[in-house]
Amino acid sequence: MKLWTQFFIPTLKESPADAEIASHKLLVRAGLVRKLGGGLYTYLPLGQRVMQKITRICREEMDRAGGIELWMPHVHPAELWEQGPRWAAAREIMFRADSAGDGKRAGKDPEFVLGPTHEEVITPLVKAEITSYRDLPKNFYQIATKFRNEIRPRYGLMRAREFVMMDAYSFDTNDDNAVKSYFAMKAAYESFFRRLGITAIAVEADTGVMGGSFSHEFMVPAEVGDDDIIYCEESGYAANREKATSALVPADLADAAPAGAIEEFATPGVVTIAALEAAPYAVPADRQFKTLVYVGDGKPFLVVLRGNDELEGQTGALSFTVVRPATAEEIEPVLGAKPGSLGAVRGTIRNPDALAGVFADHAIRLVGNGVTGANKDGFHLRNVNVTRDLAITRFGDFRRVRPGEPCPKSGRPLQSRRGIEVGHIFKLGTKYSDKYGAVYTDDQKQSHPMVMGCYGIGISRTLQAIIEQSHDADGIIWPWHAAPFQVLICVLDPQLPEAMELVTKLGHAAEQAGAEVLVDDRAERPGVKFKDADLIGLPLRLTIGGKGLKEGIVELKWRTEKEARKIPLAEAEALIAAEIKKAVSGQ
RNA sequence: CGGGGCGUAGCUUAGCCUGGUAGAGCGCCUGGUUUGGGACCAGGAGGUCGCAGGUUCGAAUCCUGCCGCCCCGACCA
Repeated sequence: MKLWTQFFIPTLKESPADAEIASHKLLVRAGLVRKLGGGLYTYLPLGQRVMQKITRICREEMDRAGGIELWMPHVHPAELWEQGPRWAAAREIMFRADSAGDGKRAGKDPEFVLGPTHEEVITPLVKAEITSYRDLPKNFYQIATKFRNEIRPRYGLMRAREFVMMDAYSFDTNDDNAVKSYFAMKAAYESFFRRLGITAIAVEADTGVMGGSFSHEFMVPAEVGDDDIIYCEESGYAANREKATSALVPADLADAAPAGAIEEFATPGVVTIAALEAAPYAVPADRQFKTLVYVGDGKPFLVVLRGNDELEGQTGALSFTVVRPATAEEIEPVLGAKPGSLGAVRGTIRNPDALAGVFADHAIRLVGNGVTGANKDGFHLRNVNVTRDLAITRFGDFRRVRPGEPCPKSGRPLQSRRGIEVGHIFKLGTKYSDKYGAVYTDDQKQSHPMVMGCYGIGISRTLQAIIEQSHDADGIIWPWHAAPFQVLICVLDPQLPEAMELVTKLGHAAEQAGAEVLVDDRAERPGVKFKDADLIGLPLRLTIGGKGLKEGIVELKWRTEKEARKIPLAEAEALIAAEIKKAVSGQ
């Protein structure tokens, strides 16, 4: 039992000016966190208790799924990352920890970095320590602070520079076993979120800079989420928009036959899809080939889309580490024209050998014969045929899927909604084990790279996602197992000895039944206490007041319910215990 | 890093355009009256007006630079 007056719960009547979304406001108003700087937060006692709840459940689920807990340093030698496969991409978000003292010894390159994640630490460890198939599989995890210099921290704990994450790394002898490890973790994640009392759905996701073969994100549906989820209720298909595909292009679509010889025509001043759609050219956007130039790891490449399609995010399907749009200065020497007149027609590209490839979205096959830039300023080509004329290295999914397009599984229209990414699992393959030489010897004395998976849960982000998903106009509504305390005893007259005696009695009964109890013993008016009770949102509230004592009752009220129940003092202990036991066991 | 907005007491803010004693509400302290959904009265403490320079007799207010924060975009758990 904890007395409010001997604890520290600084609640606020007004929302801080820098909080935009409900969960962020409530985090601060309910006294869970305070901001130190952009993306940096102190967890106040109440917030810290929730963190411990989430952490404990996470640990239990990881252990149950065969995870082995360890602890890795947060300060990493930069050299370790330099040897890894993604130094170039990762250093953008890594804090440097160069040297101590006045910084005069600091070099141009960091000596140390703060760990944003730990593949670069765990893989060399496993390489050194595990060499036999007899010691596999293994799945190591830790629950620890991560550091990422997010370009734009946002929404409180939602995207912070310093945050708490559970990160796990699995090592298997072969692909089949790695898939088993992957799905064991997926099940553990589902159990974790279910126990916390929030809805998190697994969606197919892009592997991004992490690399690897496939991946799922766990999304908490919320309007304020950073991600778009594309889903189909009928088939259960769900994917991050970056990864989503649709059945827009029928599997049996025949290649279009050429419509005639390519003709060049003058389009002075026309540098946009829209301008080409307008008179006098009148070429609909979906009859145009759009040619985009990007630079992947220093080498330019082309992406060809329909004129009315958009490139989706980065090009996770391609195996570049760092991708950025090409500048006009880079484009002209390679293609022969400025942006606006570009195309991928064979023979028109000035320096095709400079290109790392020409990647085309499947949907351009729907165009069949269309119009594209001539790689000659002020000119376009018509009757360009996909198969005959375009110099395509390979096809892929590069376009952004739009809601309403047919589901790849059911063919029904896809829907879209926003979500908060609270967890991510990747089947990595051998990207890191190859790089660091993490190999084992099998029973035939053969050496093989270990097949890895990696897994993350944003613990601190989950805290906020719970609030975002579970609150009302008055405050937070904690699910039982995430709550900092489960029971709040509101003593309206703490100066009455008989009131405090009853608090002790009921408090013990509640604790015996498995609840943690907070007692509001402040000398405040009832209104203040009730407002704060709703704000901090503990699941069960017991109200003890002078009036009730005279009547011989206490009040029991669930945060989720509107009305309080009056229960006779004689039955109070037993009834409270019964209610709590129900809640502990999951209603 | 591009675009937009904002920095005044612990919190929410007025004042800035049009330069002239820095104001309110909440919170805090003291006393009193109250006490079942953010009470009232009286008194009180608390402010380098983000920082630095400039213009001016005089700057929270005008100008310049810097810093910080928030929002939108590209990235992430």
